[in-house]
Amino acid sequence: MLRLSKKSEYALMAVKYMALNQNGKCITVKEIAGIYGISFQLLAKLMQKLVKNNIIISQQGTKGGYMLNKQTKDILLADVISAIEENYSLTDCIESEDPEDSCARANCCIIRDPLAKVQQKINRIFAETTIKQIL
Amino acid sequence: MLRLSKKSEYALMAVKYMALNQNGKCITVKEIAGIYGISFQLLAKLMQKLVKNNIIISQQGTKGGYMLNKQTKDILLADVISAIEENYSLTDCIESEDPEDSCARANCCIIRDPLAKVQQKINRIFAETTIKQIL
DNA sequence: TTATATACGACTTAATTAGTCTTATATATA
DNA sequence: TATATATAAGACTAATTAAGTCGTATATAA
Ligand code: SF4
Ligand code: SF4
Repeated sequence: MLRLSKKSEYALMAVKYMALNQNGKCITVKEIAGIYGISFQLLAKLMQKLVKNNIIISQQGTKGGYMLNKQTKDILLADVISAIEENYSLTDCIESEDPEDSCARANCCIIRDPLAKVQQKINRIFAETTIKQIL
Repeated sequence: MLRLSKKSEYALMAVKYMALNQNGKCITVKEIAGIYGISFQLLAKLMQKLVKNNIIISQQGTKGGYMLNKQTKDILLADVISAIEENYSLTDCIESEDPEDSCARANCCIIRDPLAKVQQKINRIFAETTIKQIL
């Protein structure tokens, strides 16, 4: 269906929200989750993934929360999405080191290479769009 | 996860197979399903969708089967995929006449418009690729 | 020491995708 | 005209993935 997961949407919202509202101070999960009606626990774990991908940094404890770790011009759409989605590819075989391992049809498949090229074009779109551009 | 459905893959395989192997004669579901290890019943229904979208034409009965209804340069990737997927959009709100009807967050969402622009770029990729180009 | 915040694995539920079953209809050909 | 072969199509089931929840641990400012 080519859908982005809700998780990716939430993460994008959070990153954009932080870009617009952090002014040297931390922003909490509670705040973002409250504003957009996102499950607190779910968003919390997405934020943790963003931390692991160096997109944001966390501060635990009272007055804690999150802050962006980069300038908005240096955060790509691809960064945020790939931090959340394990692999966002059109097919099972793409991005797999051994295609035959990921798909039983890999050896007889006539659309594998064409779709891989389409994938590259899509990747380019995500890699050419920065958070700054979508503020 | 941004995956194309297996159904779309099967339909694409079938269209490409027909383009390569039909020489004025019909090609049956059985033949295609057999070669690529696709469920017969499943592929049969995909073919029916392709018929409804005027991509192929069907011939019932003995010696029946399917034939392409257009030249390969006139069949777009977008045609095949949209024939199979009800709507292939990044988010629930895109392609919905009333966004608020499709998503409760539509009024407070800050990523709707940016993602709609990304969608347009992706649509362009699918609309610029023809079956002829992937033979 | 307490209140507030993130960290994170395990688990459950909901939704979607993929595949199957069944019956009907069309048609070439013997 | 009977038969074998092919598509047409709705209802149903199984498998997979996505979305959300629960519980517990850890960090830290005040
Ligand atoms: S090899 Fe072909 S069938 Fe298998 S995942 Fe890749 S594109 Fe799909
Ligand atoms: S309005 Fe926002 S949250 Fe809702 S589907 Fe569209 S992008 Fe996603």
